[in-house]
Amino acid sequence: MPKPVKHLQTQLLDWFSRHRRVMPWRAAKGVRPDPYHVWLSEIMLQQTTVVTVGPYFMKFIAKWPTVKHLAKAKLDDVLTAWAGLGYYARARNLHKCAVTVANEHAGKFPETVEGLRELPGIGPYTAAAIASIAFDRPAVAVDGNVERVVSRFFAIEEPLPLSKDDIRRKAARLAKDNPHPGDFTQAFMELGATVCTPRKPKCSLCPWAADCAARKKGVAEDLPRKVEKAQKPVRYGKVYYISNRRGEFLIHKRTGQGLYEGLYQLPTTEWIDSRTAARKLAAPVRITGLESLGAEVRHSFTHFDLILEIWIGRDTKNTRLAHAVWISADNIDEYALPTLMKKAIRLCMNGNPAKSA
DNA sequence: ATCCTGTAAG
DNA sequence: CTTACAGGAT
Repeated sequence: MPKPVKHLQTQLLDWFSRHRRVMPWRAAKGVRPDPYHVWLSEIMLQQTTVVTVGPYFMKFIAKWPTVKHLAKAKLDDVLTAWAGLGYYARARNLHKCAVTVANEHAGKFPETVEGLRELPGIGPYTAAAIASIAFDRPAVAVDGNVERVVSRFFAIEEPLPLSKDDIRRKAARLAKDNPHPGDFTQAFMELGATVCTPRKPKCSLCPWAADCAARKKGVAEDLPRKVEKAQKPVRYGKVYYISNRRGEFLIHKRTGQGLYEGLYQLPTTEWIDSRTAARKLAAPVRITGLESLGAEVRHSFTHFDLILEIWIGRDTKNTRLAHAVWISADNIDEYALPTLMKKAIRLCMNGNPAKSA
Protein backbone atom coordinates (compact mmCIF):
# COMPACT_ATOMS: atom_id res chain seq x y z
CA MET A 1 0.00 0.00 0.00
CA PRO A 2 1.54 3.24 -1.17
CA LYS A 3 0.20 5.39 1.63
CA PRO A 4 -1.12 4.50 5.01
CA VAL A 5 -4.66 3.22 4.53
CA LYS A 6 -5.81 5.76 7.06
CA HIS A 7 -4.81 8.58 4.74
CA LEU A 8 -6.57 7.06 1.75
CA GLN A 9 -9.72 6.65 3.83
CA THR A 10 -9.63 10.30 4.83
CA GLN A 11 -9.16 11.36 1.21
CA LEU A 12 -12.14 9.28 0.07
CA LEU A 13 -14.43 10.36 2.91
CA ASP A 14 -13.53 14.01 2.38
CA TRP A 15 -14.18 13.68 -1.33
CA PHE A 16 -17.56 12.08 -0.58
CA SER A 17 -18.61 14.76 1.84
CA ARG A 18 -18.09 17.29 -0.95
CA HIS A 19 -19.56 15.28 -3.84
CA ARG A 20 -22.24 13.15 -2.28
CA ARG A 21 -25.13 12.97 -4.74
CA VAL A 22 -28.71 13.48 -3.62
CA MET A 23 -30.87 10.37 -4.07
CA PRO A 24 -34.46 9.70 -3.02
CA TRP A 25 -33.40 6.95 -0.61
CA ARG A 26 -30.34 8.70 0.76
CA ALA A 27 -30.62 10.49 4.10
CA ALA A 28 -29.13 13.95 4.51
CA LYS A 29 -25.54 14.13 5.70
CA GLY A 30 -25.25 12.99 9.29
CA VAL A 31 -28.79 11.60 9.42
CA ARG A 32 -29.52 7.90 9.95
CA PRO A 33 -31.38 6.55 6.91
CA ASP A 34 -34.54 4.46 7.23
CA PRO A 35 -33.42 0.79 6.93
CA TYR A 36 -36.56 0.04 4.91
CA HIS A 37 -35.53 2.68 2.37
CA VAL A 38 -31.97 1.37 2.26
CA TRP A 39 -33.12 -2.20 1.74
CA LEU A 40 -35.74 -1.33 -0.90
CA SER A 41 -33.33 0.82 -2.88
CA GLU A 42 -30.53 -1.74 -2.70
CA ILE A 43 -32.78 -4.50 -4.02
CA MET A 44 -33.93 -2.25 -6.85
CA LEU A 45 -30.37 -1.17 -7.60
CA GLN A 46 -29.25 -4.76 -8.17
CA GLN A 47 -28.53 -4.84 -11.89
CA THR A 48 -30.29 -1.53 -12.41
CA THR A 49 -29.13 2.06 -12.71
CA VAL A 50 -29.84 4.88 -10.26
CA VAL A 51 -31.81 6.86 -12.85
CA THR A 52 -34.12 3.96 -13.64
CA VAL A 53 -34.73 3.10 -10.01
CA GLY A 54 -35.70 6.64 -8.88
CA PRO A 55 -39.38 6.69 -9.94
CA TYR A 56 -39.95 3.07 -8.92
CA PHE A 57 -38.59 3.74 -5.45
CA MET A 58 -40.91 6.75 -5.06
CA LYS A 59 -43.88 4.74 -6.22
CA PHE A 60 -43.14 1.94 -3.77
CA ILE A 61 -42.72 4.07 -0.67
CA ALA A 62 -45.85 6.05 -1.51
CA LYS A 63 -47.83 2.83 -1.89
CA TRP A 64 -46.16 0.90 0.94
CA PRO A 65 -44.63 3.34 3.49
CA THR A 66 -43.18 0.64 5.75
CA VAL A 67 -42.02 -2.93 5.45
CA LYS A 68 -45.17 -4.01 7.29
CA HIS A 69 -47.34 -2.40 4.64
CA LEU A 70 -45.35 -4.15 1.94
CA ALA A 71 -45.71 -7.47 3.77
CA LYS A 72 -49.50 -7.13 3.63
CA ALA A 73 -49.52 -6.40 -0.11
CA LYS A 74 -50.49 -9.03 -2.64
CA LEU A 75 -47.61 -10.42 -4.67
CA ASP A 76 -49.56 -9.58 -7.80
CA ASP A 77 -49.67 -5.90 -6.84
CA VAL A 78 -45.95 -5.89 -6.09
CA LEU A 79 -45.22 -7.40 -9.49
CA THR A 80 -47.46 -4.84 -11.16
CA ALA A 81 -45.59 -1.99 -9.46
CA TRP A 82 -42.29 -3.64 -10.36
CA ALA A 83 -43.19 -4.18 -14.02
CA GLY A 84 -40.48 -2.72 -16.25
CA LEU A 85 -37.63 -3.01 -13.76
CA GLY A 86 -36.68 -6.49 -14.90
CA TYR A 87 -35.29 -9.50 -13.05
CA TYR A 88 -38.68 -10.26 -11.55
CA ALA A 89 -37.28 -12.80 -9.10
CA ARG A 90 -36.13 -9.70 -7.22
CA ALA A 91 -39.75 -8.62 -6.76
CA ARG A 92 -40.84 -12.06 -5.61
CA ASN A 93 -37.97 -12.16 -3.11
CA LEU A 94 -38.69 -8.60 -2.05
CA HIS A 95 -42.19 -9.58 -1.05
CA LYS A 96 -41.03 -12.77 0.68
CA CYS A 97 -38.42 -10.80 2.55
CA ALA A 98 -40.96 -8.20 3.69
CA VAL A 99 -43.20 -10.97 5.03
CA THR A 100 -40.28 -12.53 6.90
CA VAL A 101 -39.15 -9.23 8.42
CA ALA A 102 -42.71 -8.34 9.43
CA ASN A 103 -43.57 -11.74 10.90
CA GLU A 104 -40.31 -13.02 12.32
CA HIS A 105 -38.48 -9.81 13.18
CA ALA A 106 -41.36 -7.61 14.32
CA GLY A 107 -40.89 -5.35 11.31
CA LYS A 108 -37.25 -4.53 12.11
CA PHE A 109 -34.43 -5.48 9.79
CA PRO A 110 -31.55 -7.50 11.30
CA GLU A 111 -28.55 -5.22 11.84
CA THR A 112 -25.75 -7.66 11.08
CA VAL A 113 -24.42 -9.08 7.83
CA GLU A 114 -25.14 -12.61 9.04
CA GLY A 115 -28.71 -11.77 10.01
CA LEU A 116 -29.38 -9.98 6.75
CA ARG A 117 -27.88 -12.78 4.67
CA GLU A 118 -30.61 -15.14 5.91
CA LEU A 119 -33.28 -13.08 4.17
CA PRO A 120 -34.56 -13.83 0.65
CA GLY A 121 -32.96 -11.75 -2.10
CA ILE A 122 -30.11 -10.53 0.11
CA GLY A 123 -26.72 -11.82 -1.02
CA PRO A 124 -23.22 -10.87 0.10
CA TYR A 125 -23.21 -7.48 -1.56
CA THR A 126 -26.64 -6.36 -0.36
CA ALA A 127 -26.11 -7.62 3.20
CA ALA A 128 -22.90 -5.62 3.48
CA ALA A 129 -24.51 -2.56 1.91
CA ILE A 130 -27.46 -2.54 4.31
CA ALA A 131 -25.38 -3.37 7.40
CA SER A 132 -23.02 -0.52 6.70
CA ILE A 133 -25.34 2.13 5.25
CA ALA A 134 -28.36 1.57 7.49
CA PHE A 135 -26.59 0.51 10.70
CA ASP A 136 -23.03 1.82 10.29
CA ARG A 137 -21.57 -1.64 10.77
CA PRO A 138 -18.04 -2.21 9.43
CA ALA A 139 -19.01 -4.30 6.39
CA VAL A 140 -17.46 -3.99 2.93
CA ALA A 141 -19.93 -3.97 0.07
CA VAL A 142 -18.28 -4.96 -3.18
CA ASP A 143 -20.42 -4.11 -6.18
CA GLY A 144 -19.40 -3.60 -9.80
CA ASN A 145 -18.24 -0.06 -9.07
CA VAL A 146 -15.98 -1.13 -6.24
CA GLU A 147 -14.59 -3.98 -8.35
CA ARG A 148 -13.60 -1.47 -10.99
CA VAL A 149 -12.03 0.99 -8.56
CA VAL A 150 -10.01 -1.73 -6.83
CA SER A 151 -8.96 -3.38 -10.10
CA ARG A 152 -7.53 -0.07 -11.23
CA PHE A 153 -6.09 1.14 -7.95
CA PHE A 154 -4.00 -2.05 -7.68
CA ALA A 155 -3.66 -2.58 -11.45
CA ILE A 156 -5.03 -6.13 -11.24
CA GLU A 157 -4.42 -7.80 -14.59
CA GLU A 158 -6.23 -11.04 -13.85
CA PRO A 159 -9.65 -10.85 -15.53
CA LEU A 160 -13.01 -10.84 -13.75
CA PRO A 161 -14.59 -12.95 -12.39
CA LEU A 162 -11.36 -14.86 -11.60
CA SER A 163 -10.04 -11.85 -9.72
CA LYS A 164 -13.07 -11.53 -7.43
CA ASP A 165 -11.47 -13.00 -4.33
CA ASP A 166 -8.38 -10.89 -4.76
CA ILE A 167 -10.53 -7.79 -5.24
CA ARG A 168 -12.57 -8.54 -2.14
CA ARG A 169 -9.46 -8.91 0.00
CA LYS A 170 -7.97 -5.70 -1.31
CA ALA A 171 -11.25 -3.82 -0.89
CA ALA A 172 -11.35 -5.01 2.71
CA ARG A 173 -7.82 -3.70 3.26
CA LEU A 174 -8.81 -0.28 1.98
CA ALA A 175 -11.93 -0.19 4.17
CA LYS A 176 -10.38 -1.71 7.32
CA ASP A 177 -11.22 0.14 10.53
CA ASN A 178 -12.43 3.23 8.73
CA PRO A 179 -14.29 5.64 11.01
CA HIS A 180 -17.59 5.87 9.02
CA PRO A 181 -18.55 2.53 7.46
CA GLY A 182 -21.86 3.78 6.05
CA ASP A 183 -20.33 6.77 4.31
CA PHE A 184 -17.32 4.75 3.24
CA THR A 185 -19.48 2.14 1.49
CA GLN A 186 -21.37 4.84 -0.35
CA ALA A 187 -18.22 6.79 -1.15
CA PHE A 188 -16.48 3.73 -2.59
CA MET A 189 -19.37 2.98 -4.92
CA GLU A 190 -19.98 6.61 -5.77
CA LEU A 191 -16.35 7.01 -6.79
CA GLY A 192 -16.79 4.16 -9.26
CA ALA A 193 -20.12 5.47 -10.50
CA THR A 194 -19.11 9.08 -11.10
CA VAL A 195 -15.30 9.29 -11.42
CA CYS A 196 -13.76 5.86 -11.95
CA THR A 197 -16.27 5.13 -14.71
CA PRO A 198 -16.11 2.13 -17.07
CA ARG A 199 -15.14 4.35 -20.00
CA LYS A 200 -13.19 7.58 -19.94
CA PRO A 201 -12.49 7.66 -16.20
CA LYS A 202 -12.09 11.19 -14.86
CA CYS A 203 -8.75 10.59 -13.17
CA SER A 204 -8.14 14.30 -12.73
CA LEU A 205 -11.06 14.43 -10.29
CA CYS A 206 -10.11 11.32 -8.34
CA PRO A 207 -9.04 11.60 -4.71
CA TRP A 208 -6.90 8.48 -5.13
CA ALA A 209 -5.30 9.42 -8.45
CA ALA A 210 -1.85 10.00 -6.98
CA ASP A 211 -1.68 6.40 -5.72
CA CYS A 212 -3.56 4.61 -8.48
CA ALA A 213 -1.37 1.89 -10.03
CA ALA A 214 -3.38 1.65 -13.24
CA ARG A 215 -3.15 5.37 -13.79
CA LYS A 216 0.62 5.33 -13.29
CA LYS A 217 0.88 2.57 -15.88
CA GLY A 218 -1.55 4.32 -18.21
CA VAL A 219 -3.92 1.34 -18.30
CA ALA A 220 -6.85 2.67 -16.24
CA GLU A 221 -9.20 2.59 -19.19
CA ASP A 222 -8.30 -1.04 -20.00
CA LEU A 223 -9.15 -2.35 -16.53
CA PRO A 224 -10.81 -4.37 -15.22
CA ARG A 225 -10.17 -7.06 -17.80
CA LYS A 226 -12.91 -9.62 -18.26
CA VAL A 227 -12.97 -13.19 -19.46
CA GLU A 228 -14.49 -13.44 -22.89
CA LYS A 229 -18.10 -14.46 -22.87
CA ALA A 230 -19.68 -16.88 -25.27
CA GLN A 231 -21.95 -15.24 -27.80
CA LYS A 232 -25.66 -15.35 -27.11
CA PRO A 233 -28.02 -17.60 -29.07
CA VAL A 234 -31.09 -16.11 -30.75
CA ARG A 235 -34.55 -17.55 -30.22
CA TYR A 236 -37.62 -17.02 -32.37
CA GLY A 237 -41.38 -17.17 -31.97
CA LYS A 238 -44.64 -15.32 -32.56
CA VAL A 239 -46.82 -13.06 -30.39
CA TYR A 240 -50.50 -12.42 -30.94
CA TYR A 241 -52.42 -9.21 -30.52
CA ILE A 242 -56.06 -10.29 -30.41
CA SER A 243 -58.55 -7.46 -30.20
CA ASN A 244 -62.32 -7.56 -29.72
CA ARG A 245 -65.18 -5.29 -30.73
CA ARG A 246 -64.61 -2.99 -27.77
CA GLY A 247 -61.02 -2.37 -28.84
CA GLU A 248 -59.69 -4.43 -25.98
CA PHE A 249 -56.95 -6.99 -26.39
CA LEU A 250 -56.12 -10.29 -24.81
CA ILE A 251 -53.52 -11.03 -22.16
CA HIS A 252 -53.06 -13.91 -19.76
CA LYS A 253 -50.91 -14.83 -16.82
CA ARG A 254 -47.75 -16.65 -17.70
CA THR A 255 -47.49 -20.12 -16.23
CA GLY A 256 -44.40 -22.11 -15.38
CA GLN A 257 -41.28 -21.11 -13.51
CA GLY A 258 -38.44 -18.76 -14.07
CA LEU A 259 -38.59 -16.31 -16.93
CA TYR A 260 -41.42 -13.78 -16.41
CA GLU A 261 -42.92 -16.05 -13.79
CA GLY A 262 -46.26 -14.69 -12.60
CA LEU A 263 -46.34 -11.84 -15.14
CA TYR A 264 -48.91 -11.20 -17.86
CA GLN A 265 -48.25 -11.57 -21.55
CA LEU A 266 -49.82 -11.52 -24.99
CA PRO A 267 -50.42 -15.05 -26.23
CA THR A 268 -47.16 -16.36 -27.61
CA THR A 269 -45.77 -19.51 -29.13
CA GLU A 270 -42.76 -21.29 -27.70
CA TRP A 271 -39.47 -19.53 -28.27
CA ILE A 272 -37.19 -21.82 -30.23
CA ASP A 273 -33.76 -21.80 -31.84
CA SER A 274 -34.77 -22.17 -35.47
CA ARG A 275 -36.22 -19.23 -37.37
CA THR A 276 -37.70 -21.45 -40.06
CA ALA A 277 -39.28 -23.83 -37.57
CA ALA A 278 -40.64 -20.84 -35.64
CA ARG A 279 -42.44 -19.61 -38.75
CA LYS A 280 -44.42 -22.85 -38.80
CA LEU A 281 -45.46 -22.77 -35.14
CA ALA A 282 -49.20 -22.97 -34.56
CA ALA A 283 -51.02 -20.20 -32.71
CA PRO A 284 -51.87 -20.85 -29.05
CA VAL A 285 -55.32 -19.32 -29.54
CA ARG A 286 -58.12 -20.71 -31.65
CA ILE A 287 -59.08 -17.69 -33.66
CA THR A 288 -59.58 -17.67 -37.41
CA GLY A 289 -58.22 -15.05 -39.76
CA LEU A 290 -54.94 -14.45 -37.95
CA GLU A 291 -52.48 -12.49 -40.04
CA SER A 292 -48.88 -11.47 -39.74
CA LEU A 293 -48.34 -7.78 -39.16
CA GLY A 294 -44.99 -8.09 -40.92
CA ALA A 295 -43.28 -6.58 -37.90
CA GLU A 296 -41.03 -7.99 -35.22
CA VAL A 297 -40.24 -7.23 -31.59
CA ARG A 298 -36.68 -7.72 -30.49
CA HIS A 299 -35.67 -8.15 -26.92
CA SER A 300 -32.45 -9.13 -25.29
CA PHE A 301 -32.14 -11.31 -22.21
CA THR A 302 -29.00 -12.13 -20.31
CA HIS A 303 -28.48 -15.43 -22.03
CA PHE A 304 -30.34 -15.15 -25.33
CA ASP A 305 -31.76 -12.64 -27.78
CA LEU A 306 -35.36 -12.94 -28.81
CA ILE A 307 -37.14 -12.07 -32.05
CA LEU A 308 -40.91 -12.40 -32.12
CA GLU A 309 -43.02 -12.00 -35.23
CA ILE A 310 -46.18 -10.06 -34.48
CA TRP A 311 -49.51 -11.49 -35.53
CA ILE A 312 -52.90 -9.85 -35.17
CA GLY A 313 -56.41 -11.20 -35.04
CA ARG A 314 -59.95 -10.21 -34.18
CA ASP A 315 -62.29 -11.98 -31.90
CA THR A 316 -65.61 -11.41 -33.60
CA LYS A 317 -67.66 -13.90 -31.67
CA ASN A 318 -66.73 -13.29 -28.04
CA THR A 319 -64.73 -16.45 -27.73
CA ARG A 320 -64.31 -17.73 -24.19
CA LEU A 321 -60.64 -18.22 -23.49
CA ALA A 322 -59.38 -19.83 -20.34
CA HIS A 323 -57.40 -17.59 -17.95
CA ALA A 324 -57.63 -14.73 -20.41
CA VAL A 325 -58.24 -11.09 -19.56
CA TRP A 326 -59.37 -8.44 -22.00
CA ILE A 327 -57.73 -5.12 -21.29
CA SER A 328 -57.66 -1.73 -22.96
CA ALA A 329 -54.81 0.68 -23.54
CA ASP A 330 -56.00 2.62 -20.48
CA ASN A 331 -55.46 -0.10 -17.92
CA ILE A 332 -52.19 -1.54 -19.11
CA ASP A 333 -50.57 -0.26 -15.92
CA GLU A 334 -52.86 -2.35 -13.75
CA TYR A 335 -51.15 -5.51 -14.92
CA ALA A 336 -47.63 -6.82 -14.51
CA LEU A 337 -46.63 -6.60 -18.16
CA PRO A 338 -42.92 -6.87 -18.92
CA THR A 339 -41.29 -4.39 -21.25
CA LEU A 340 -41.09 -6.96 -24.04
CA MET A 341 -44.89 -7.22 -24.09
CA LYS A 342 -45.39 -3.46 -23.83
CA LYS A 343 -43.11 -3.07 -26.86
CA ALA A 344 -45.24 -5.53 -28.81
CA ILE A 345 -48.48 -3.86 -27.72
CA ARG A 346 -47.19 -0.42 -28.68
CA LEU A 347 -46.15 -1.67 -32.10
CA CYS A 348 -49.63 -3.06 -32.69
CA MET A 349 -51.40 0.09 -31.62
CA ASN A 350 -49.14 2.23 -33.81
CA GLY A 351 -49.53 -0.20 -36.67
CA ASN A 352 -53.31 -0.08 -36.26
CA PRO A 353 -54.20 3.41 -35.02
CA ALA A 354 -57.84 2.81 -35.92
CA LYS A 355 -58.08 -0.07 -33.50
CA SER A 356 -56.39 1.63 -30.61
CA ALA A 357 -58.80 4.56 -30.67
C1' DA B 1 -26.55 -21.68 -15.51
C1' DT B 2 -30.56 -18.60 -15.19
C1' DC B 3 -32.72 -14.41 -14.60
C1' DC B 4 -34.22 -8.12 -17.90
C1' DT B 5 -33.80 -3.44 -19.33
C1' DG B 6 -31.93 1.12 -20.45
C1' DT B 7 -28.29 3.56 -22.38
C1' DA B 8 -23.79 4.45 -24.67
C1' DA B 9 -20.88 3.52 -28.31
C1' DG B 10 -19.94 2.29 -33.00
C1' DC C 1 -29.44 2.27 -37.15
C1' DT C 2 -27.05 -2.13 -34.54
C1' DT C 3 -24.38 -3.94 -30.98
C1' DA C 4 -22.14 -3.80 -26.35
C1' DC C 5 -22.30 -3.18 -21.80
C1' DA C 6 -23.62 -2.40 -16.86
C1' DG C 7 -25.44 -4.40 -12.95
C1' DG C 8 -26.01 -9.48 -8.00
C1' DA C 9 -28.83 -13.48 -6.37
C1' DT C 10 -30.16 -18.18 -6.55
